[in-house]
Amino acid sequence: MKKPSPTIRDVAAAAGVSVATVSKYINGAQRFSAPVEAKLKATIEKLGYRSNPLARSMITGQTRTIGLTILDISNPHFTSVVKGANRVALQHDYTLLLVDAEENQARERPLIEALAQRVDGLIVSSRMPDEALQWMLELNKPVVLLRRSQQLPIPSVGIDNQLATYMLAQHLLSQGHRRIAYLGFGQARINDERIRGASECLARSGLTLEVHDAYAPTAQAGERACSRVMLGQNRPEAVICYNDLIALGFMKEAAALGFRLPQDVSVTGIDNVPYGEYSAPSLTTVDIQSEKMGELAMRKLLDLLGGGSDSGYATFEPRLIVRESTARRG
Amino acid sequence: MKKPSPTIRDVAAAAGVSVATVSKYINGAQRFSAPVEAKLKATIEKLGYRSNPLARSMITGQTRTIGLTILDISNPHFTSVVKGANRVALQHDYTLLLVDAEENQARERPLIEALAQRVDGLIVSSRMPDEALQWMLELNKPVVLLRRSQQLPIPSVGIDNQLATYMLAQHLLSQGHRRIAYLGFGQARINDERIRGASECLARSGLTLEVHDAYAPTAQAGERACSRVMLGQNRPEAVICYNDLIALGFMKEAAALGFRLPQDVSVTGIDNVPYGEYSAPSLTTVDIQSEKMGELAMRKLLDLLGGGSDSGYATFEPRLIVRESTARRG
DNA sequence: GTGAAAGCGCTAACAT
DNA sequence: ATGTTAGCGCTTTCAC
Repeated sequence: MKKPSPTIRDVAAAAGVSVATVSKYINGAQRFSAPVEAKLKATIEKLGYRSNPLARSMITGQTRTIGLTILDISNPHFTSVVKGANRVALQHDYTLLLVDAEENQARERPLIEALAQRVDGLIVSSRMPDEALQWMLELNKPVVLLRRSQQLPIPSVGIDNQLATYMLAQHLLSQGHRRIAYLGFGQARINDERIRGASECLARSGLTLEVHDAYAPTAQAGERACSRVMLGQNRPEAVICYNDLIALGFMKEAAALGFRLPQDVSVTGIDNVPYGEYSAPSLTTVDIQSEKMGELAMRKLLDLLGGGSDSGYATFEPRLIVRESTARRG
Repeated sequence: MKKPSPTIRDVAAAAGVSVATVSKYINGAQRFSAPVEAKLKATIEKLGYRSNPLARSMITGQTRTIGLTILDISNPHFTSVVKGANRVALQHDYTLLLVDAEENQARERPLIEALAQRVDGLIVSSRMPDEALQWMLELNKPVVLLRRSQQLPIPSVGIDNQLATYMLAQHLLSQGHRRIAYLGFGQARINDERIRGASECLARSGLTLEVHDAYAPTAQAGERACSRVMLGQNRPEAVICYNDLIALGFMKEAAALGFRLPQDVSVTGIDNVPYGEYSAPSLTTVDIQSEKMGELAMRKLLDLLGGGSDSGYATFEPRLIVRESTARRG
């Protein structure tokens, strides 16, 4: 059943050359005399020899694998990140070692530490505070963070969160809305930035942002939070949600509660997930180029691996996508 | 910068024992005298020693890694599969080596062959015909297929596709529809089964299924196909789509073309992706338990790795989910 | 309970 | 252009 695979030594013996020659041949390290090359090619073919990547890695210290840890693959934002990262990795003959931490903070660190030993570099999305990320520097492996790291010298990619919500607030103000609420996700590191952006924009018009929390970055959480926001005191005319999933859930529940969308309440998300286009009403959101983020993160990492130097924090420009979930007041 | 990690020899030397003892200690292979155990624990801690998984793998022949190749991570069905597989893998201390082949058939085989060398086993989703899957048997690694394999002795998990579309057709018939179309994806291996299920159901009422093709399993493809289906001759009263994404796109475009949904046309998908709940109208579909599929595939594979024997083809029961995209005729 | 020694399959000097 | 040799970091007999 389990016939042992031929080793480089088997090939060498069968072809009547040394193992070094075989090694050089499969690595295309040099040119060979015609007879040797032909013989080698034939024997490798005949034996069905495939070089053992583990043994090679042990010597070269390269695994041609990149570790990618994300918070939740079900979130279309992360799905896109993975997609982008995978594409670039494949182009450069790297493979992804994926870990979905399932929003479980406790697991993250051990998981990443174990992962670090099996890869050439890591792309990490984490909810841990910057201070708790110190240990990543001791991984001895290049890391690219999927969010801005303020204090740590770790290259990272992200978007300008403050600008994103500023844009949304501006858009809603221009539609005549005054009572604007934010339905956030306090656990996210970037939640504060998003609050700040919207708050600042409203402040310029002498208005205040009413802040709520959804406790999870999911559609279910958005549904659950809806009645609390819409049927509490001081009902908002417009709601900026932490992300598209929360917004989608919020809209569904709002409709179920009898509100007309967007007449009774305007709703926005952030991320521009593909399904915002197909919701009822279609979702006004901010595109953050998730897939490009994945691509860039991978490119930065490969650059680091190739001896490039830390390229710092890269940021994508957020772009407002206006659809049907926001409308003029009244 | 790049201080070399301590090896097992460093630990042995520092602790004044042999490498064999250290090896046994980290593998918890036996009991030790108190002083040795204490010394070892202290030294490992002090040196920050971590066993090198590559070196270990080379000897044991186990990588504790499972290769997972899918057709497109952007498709929520596959996202869920990955989610489920990842969860079970993590529970058993395995990690996923993920490859998104991006619906590119040509890449698949070399990608999988390369992957096979770096993992203990594989879970594969492929569009290649069964006959072209022969080589997988020569991988010398256990494989679980994410669809039924009729001819090959490869364990697999999937759903009863014929039943799924039979159910949908039955549902539409019971609503009084007579002109029913199928908007499929001919490249998929399972497309024929789905056609057969619906056809058979209609045949019992003396009706014929009109078959169209969307040429891709995506929402965009669904949009593109819509006018062809709806504005050609013999306009259907109901459309069964190959999957939810196509259905979502189809519905959006149908609305854009001026059709009222579901009054003018009933639409169904298959997969029960999370976003079918948030579309307008919400999508009638068939739940195929994508996440459970991923979990089961992984469980089967781990079972195989643990010496279990080929458990054949496992199938999930499809379940009809009726929402608002289908309604009585008229 | 602990250690010495023989590799796992391969690459990387360094010969020739 | 090809061969010899010395390991990479670890596990695994098999002694003691």
